[in-house]
Amino acid sequence: MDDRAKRIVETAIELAERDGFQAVRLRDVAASAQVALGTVYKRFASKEEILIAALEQESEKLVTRLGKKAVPGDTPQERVRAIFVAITRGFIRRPNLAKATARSLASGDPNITERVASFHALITAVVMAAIRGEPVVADAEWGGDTDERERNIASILQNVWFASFVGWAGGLHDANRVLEDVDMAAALLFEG
Amino acid sequence: MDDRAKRIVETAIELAERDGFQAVRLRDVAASAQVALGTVYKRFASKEEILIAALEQESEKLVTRLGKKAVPGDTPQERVRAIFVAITRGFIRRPNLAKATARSLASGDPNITERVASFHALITAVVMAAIRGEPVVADAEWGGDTDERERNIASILQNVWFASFVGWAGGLHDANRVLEDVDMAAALLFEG
DNA sequence: TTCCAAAATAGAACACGTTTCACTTCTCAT
DNA sequence: ATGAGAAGTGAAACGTGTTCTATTTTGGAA
Repeated sequence: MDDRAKRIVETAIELAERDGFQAVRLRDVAASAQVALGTVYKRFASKEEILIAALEQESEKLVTRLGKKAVPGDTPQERVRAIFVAITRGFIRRPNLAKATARSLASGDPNITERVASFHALITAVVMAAIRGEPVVADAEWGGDTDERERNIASILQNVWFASFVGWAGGLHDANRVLEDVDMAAALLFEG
Repeated sequence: MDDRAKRIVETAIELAERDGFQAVRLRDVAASAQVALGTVYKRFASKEEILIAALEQESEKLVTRLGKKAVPGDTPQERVRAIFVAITRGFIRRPNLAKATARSLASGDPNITERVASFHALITAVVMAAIRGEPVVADAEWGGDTDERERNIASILQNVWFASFVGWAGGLHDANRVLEDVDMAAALLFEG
């Protein structure tokens, strides 16, 4: 990502964090990033794409932070809880930004399909690492040595988290509920 | 819902079904429903609200249809599979409409929060009924006699379905994957 | 029947995402 | 150093969701 693109994303993050999705007006982004509107569109296909880039950047930071020390907890269930607490906290620390990115994630914009898939895959990979008690690494290779059942559980938990996160972003419930939902699912999935 | 509102929703459904969310242009909706644009906005706060109304109408029909006969299957898991097959088929029969409503469901528009919550509650209730092998009824009362564990499983399955459905709507994967995800979750949740 | 308040209408106007265009400024191979 | 093409710029313009206004129609109370 070149200089201008970085400025654009940085500015979008600031605006989203301050006042949410609708406050990320591309004319303002361009002005604030000291770039012409056309330049914004030379870098990004749409507003949603800018916010997904922001999400990717924040996710990367989050995963880096998570990788700093081992996921605490003696059982898969405890580690899953710990990792989702960390992920969810990481997002809701800046609620408006989180809601804006949630909106983009769920928008269905075809431009960003692959990146949305990558995000889901990233969360699933992090959860799998937590289940196994392995360190969380950003660029994990998931070869043939993955246990099918663990992968399935991770995928389910990721789906539950995502649905509940989107629910939080839409005002359906508060952030604790997101963790409760994931916890409940983990409890039921790991008891068997 | 008065006459005009019905025509508006009906028109929106037709347009969404034919060409998707972006084809539901409110000027066209108004013209086609033989109503002024201002009248559309007297009835509905936003485009998303119209599509949610469409979703509610379709959901109602779906639940009515589901209630016609008992959910087939001898075990909770089989019945859950059957009910999600029916729900998912019901939606993807008209893919563009389904995607348009999925987009509204996940939009985070504060205007529609309660209705989104109702939709989730409806699906959860239907799933609970299927788990218990009870008839699916539209206006079920969920009093104190509900089993906590069943309710939790239904809620998890609903979340998994929703996340995967939104994924389908966003082009992440095809419709079969939605059923596979739910199946997988049901298998793991019911084995314990 | 007459009258009035509520509802509906036509259409202009506004905001913002997105596209387009004519022009200027880089960049770098020759 | 120079010239061509790539990249950037500023501004206009377009589409569509949303709002606003002035006018007309409607439906029920008197």
